[in-house]
Amino acid sequence: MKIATWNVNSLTVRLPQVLDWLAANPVDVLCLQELKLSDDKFPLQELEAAGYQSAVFGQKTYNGVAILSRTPARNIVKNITGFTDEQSRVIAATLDMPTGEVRVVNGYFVNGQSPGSEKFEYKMKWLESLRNWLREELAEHPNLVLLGDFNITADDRDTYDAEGLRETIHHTTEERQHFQALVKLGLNDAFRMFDQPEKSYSWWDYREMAFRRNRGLRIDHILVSEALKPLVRSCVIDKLPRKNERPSDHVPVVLELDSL
DNA sequence: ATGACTTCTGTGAGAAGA
Repeated sequence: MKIATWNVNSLTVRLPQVLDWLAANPVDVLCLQELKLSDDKFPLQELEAAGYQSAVFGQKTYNGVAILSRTPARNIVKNITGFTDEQSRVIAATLDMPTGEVRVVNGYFVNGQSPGSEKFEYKMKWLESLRNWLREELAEHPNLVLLGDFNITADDRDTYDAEGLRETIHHTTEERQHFQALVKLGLNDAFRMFDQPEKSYSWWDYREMAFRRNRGLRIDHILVSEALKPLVRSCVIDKLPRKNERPSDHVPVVLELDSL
């Protein structure tokens, strides 16, 4: 089975590109972030016509996440249990596959603006709450995938300028410690389980021809639990949609699992 | 270089993203 993540930066603008991508990449599950629309504006019918059901946690203007799947999602949880949040950033669901079930946790992690800001403090509290909740989710669901826009580079390989951007947002020691704390829960960075091209990124700024110059960051991640780790067949970044007209600044990351 | 580009709201110009 295949599970993918894509920050679409407005589903209103990007729906045609999402439908095109799904036609070319008929994954079992597609997790979206930054819908930037309320639930009543979500294009349920269009996606259903493409063969996908949707579990949606929208928000007007900002944030918003959804899980699209070929089979029904059940046991849907919105946001981090035990953490009060005005912003729609997490949706989790269980998907039944022919040989078992998988728990999918889709997150649009806090950006954090800059170290020391109030938004950075919110990011730190959000990450700690996420970890504490995931510990419980993992105990209940051994087959778990955590994926989405983490807004964190895991290490220096994930940035086009490790020296110049050291300790700036997405690159701070504190953020990377949070990432490693998630790994320590038994969540493996699927992308790094394989040899990958150097300078592989999932996001490029719209400005300064950043994509053409490959000045990007790898901040969209797929982490798999210990039980799923032996089943991971591949994890790849699909850069193609960044060449579209009016592209999202992020591109999809796709995980392939055996037997599920 | 407190920029650059894109989205949102709402119909201006500013906020937010990363």
